[in-house]
Amino acid sequence: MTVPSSLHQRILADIGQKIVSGEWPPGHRIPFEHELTEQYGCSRMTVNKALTQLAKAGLIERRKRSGSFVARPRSQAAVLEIHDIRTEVEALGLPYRYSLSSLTQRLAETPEDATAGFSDAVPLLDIACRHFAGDAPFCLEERLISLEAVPEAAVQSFADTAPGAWLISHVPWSTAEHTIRAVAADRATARMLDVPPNTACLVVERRTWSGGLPVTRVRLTYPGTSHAVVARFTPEG
Amino acid sequence: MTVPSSLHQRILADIGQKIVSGEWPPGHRIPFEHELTEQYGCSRMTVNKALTQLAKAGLIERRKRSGSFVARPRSQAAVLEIHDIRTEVEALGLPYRYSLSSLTQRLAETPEDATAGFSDAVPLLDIACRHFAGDAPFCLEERLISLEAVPEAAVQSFADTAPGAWLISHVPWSTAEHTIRAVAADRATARMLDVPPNTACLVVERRTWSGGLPVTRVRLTYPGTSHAVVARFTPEG
DNA sequence: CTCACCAATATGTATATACATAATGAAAAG
DNA sequence: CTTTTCATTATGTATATACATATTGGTGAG
Repeated sequence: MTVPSSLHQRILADIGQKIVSGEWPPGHRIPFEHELTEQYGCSRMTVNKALTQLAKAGLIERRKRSGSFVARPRSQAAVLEIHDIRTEVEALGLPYRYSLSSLTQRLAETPEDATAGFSDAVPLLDIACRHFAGDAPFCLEERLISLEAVPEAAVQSFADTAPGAWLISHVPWSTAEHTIRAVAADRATARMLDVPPNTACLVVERRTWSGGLPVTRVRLTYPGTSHAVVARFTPEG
Repeated sequence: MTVPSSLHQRILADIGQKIVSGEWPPGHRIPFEHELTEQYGCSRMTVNKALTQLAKAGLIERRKRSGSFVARPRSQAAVLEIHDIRTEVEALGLPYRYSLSSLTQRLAETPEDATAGFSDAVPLLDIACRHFAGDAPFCLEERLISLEAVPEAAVQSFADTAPGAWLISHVPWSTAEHTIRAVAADRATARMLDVPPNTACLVVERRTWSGGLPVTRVRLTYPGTSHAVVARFTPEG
């Protein structure tokens, strides 16, 4: 969190904060430029600079004559193209099925929890579930959700909705860190994914923050060469 | 390549082009704002907008009283944090060694060449080499370089300098696409990496373009769990 | 000769203004 | 009742101007 040194940066940070915190949900109309002009006691060029930047970052969407609106979160896919798993499976023309394996509520305490970014004694949701493409397991998901950051998650059963999909529509924006590596499937993982032990698997670990607070850590294990992560970027953005 | 609809976008594209093409090498001084103002017959605010954007994209560096300069390319690491391999190895406190395995010049013709983005009959440099950490192979590199995009590469021996390091200092900026997957090492790969066959390996494939032209396709194979790719991003950028 | 100070300079930010453009909603014409 | 037209409105781009800020290079006091 850098201290905004200039006015347009402060406006940008203020509005960004409201969006990230969920105070202004997706679809919410941002005040018009002339309203912000009045609110901050500055010229239109200054608020325009802030809003233009927010639009380029994908946080807001601007429409002439209508105003500016909080953008629907496009998941982290926009930057690191990891799609929502349902979308991904359906893009392959296969029927998608989701299945919850376990869900427990506990306090952060293990060294792994600390590595994941959760401070000691933070209440956590510990979830294991699977995503299927047709009859075959497509991906194993092991997820921790901080109930400090997302208290509403405590009352969700996640029996029918995958936690990823639910979070995407409840945490509009965040900082994200991806770690991707290859591992040989251990006995338990192999059984869950229905592949021989020692099969090469792609493990994608994603940690996300919202407003400086860690929100969730998810480990996605994809069997064999069935999956690739693609990231594309251009200087212009 | 989108057609610049506004003046500041055209200025941005013009300068970006000069940098990407290498016409303005790293360290080269961009014309002062007042010079560009004159050249384009516009106000300083307009050129300032273009230069500010170029600076945020990391293409140029701005210094008060001195002017603006073409930035030293920081590799793609800035966005997808894949470091230069030498740096990566040395960060582990291990001695780095590079070794060229094969280098041939040929024309693009195989379906794989086409998949990599190289049109038929484009002259290519086909390179295989290895990066060592201490005595152990750290990573296997298989690279194609388009001699159409980088003709200077034809006279390089790459006996002592890894093609990646050489390219980074000769192609300042580009669009890049990363594909990351897990594979089991085949017999040949296993031998090159000095690991048992079927070891899970992380394969990072990177394709880069410069001014719309494909420049290089590199496949980096890391053995076992020795390596992870980390990508981090924040909305602000 | 050294150091403190100052003027010149290029970028950084902000203002007031102007006209262009796209989309909305309502009034007018068929 | 439908379609066309038009004024309204919010954003998009650009200008001329102003002052702030950081840095370079030189100048003068000690």
